[in-house]
Amino acid sequence: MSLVRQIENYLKEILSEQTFLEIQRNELAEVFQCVPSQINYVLGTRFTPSQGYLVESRRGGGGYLRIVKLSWKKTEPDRLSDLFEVLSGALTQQEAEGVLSRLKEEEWLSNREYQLLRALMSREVLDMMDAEYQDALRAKMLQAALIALCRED
Amino acid sequence: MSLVRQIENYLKEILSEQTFLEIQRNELAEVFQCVPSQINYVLGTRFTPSQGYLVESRRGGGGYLRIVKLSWKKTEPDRLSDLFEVLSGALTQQEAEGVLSRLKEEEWLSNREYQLLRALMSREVLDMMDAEYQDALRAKMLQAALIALCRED
DNA sequence: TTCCCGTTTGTCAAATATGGTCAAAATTAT
DNA sequence: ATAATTTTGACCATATTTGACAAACGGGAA
Repeated sequence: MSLVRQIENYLKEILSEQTFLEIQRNELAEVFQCVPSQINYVLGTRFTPSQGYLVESRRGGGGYLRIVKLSWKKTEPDRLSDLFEVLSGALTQQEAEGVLSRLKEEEWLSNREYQLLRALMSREVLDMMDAEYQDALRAKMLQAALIALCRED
Repeated sequence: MSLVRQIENYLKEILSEQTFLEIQRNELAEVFQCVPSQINYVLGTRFTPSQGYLVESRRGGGGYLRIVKLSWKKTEPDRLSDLFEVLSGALTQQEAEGVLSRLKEEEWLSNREYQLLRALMSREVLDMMDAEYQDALRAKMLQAALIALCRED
């Protein structure tokens, strides 16, 4: 398995039990025997706002990375507004998948529903359009999906 | 025996015991001493959705191919090809809804799944495109949806 | 206070590792 | 002989890994 995914899993494992986490970049790079900038790559591709994470950091002595996991649970919608914010714009396929897997994790979606939406928003399906429109459409689709899921009937 | 068939058999042998399989393209090409693109040929001719398989992949470091079995081999072939026939073209919103409610009747879709799909294929969501494209897209979406729902993994 | 320096993280682009596409060439079937 | 299928290879697209260099912070010296 690739390094990104190992590090991603490691961090997400921790975040499944805590709402945030603080760690030093160099220390983490040391654990995984990689260059420090690898860590930034992980954060930049796997812990984005559209995936429901917030990353803060500080340089210099006593520097650190802090990853905050925003709650999108229906029951405790801590930063649900962030989710809607995300959906007001455009989403690449990767970003959309990030949102979806998080929605699944937060139990907005069953596994079947997750696979369903993932397939519909894949590049393969949307490829008939220019990339910019694809991204805008994905956002609209997800909006519509959430609204549909909130129906009580 | 031709190379395609050897590779086909090899993969299907594995899939007779598992619902899906992940492998690296280069690795597989290495095993059969062929060019990597030969693998794509095998996948494209022997592992299509209508043959009961779906293929996903990822490029770059840690890339892979994933072949997933689909569970509609039990579905009557006639019915299936009818469905594909309908979905090969273009569908207006009305036509799409017709197909959807039929699928719901026949219990391919739960009510939630039905509502989801209906919302995603509505004119409201697709309105950013010209009508002709909308209809073509609906057909593609439905096709992808059916495939996704039949995944066995 | 201001400057300097060690410590720590950030950025960005190049190098590397995969898989995808397409069409020509070779082979096999009709 | 012709058509269909298979095999190959050149070129493309995308994801990851790495390293050189830049920027920010904090504490001590001037």
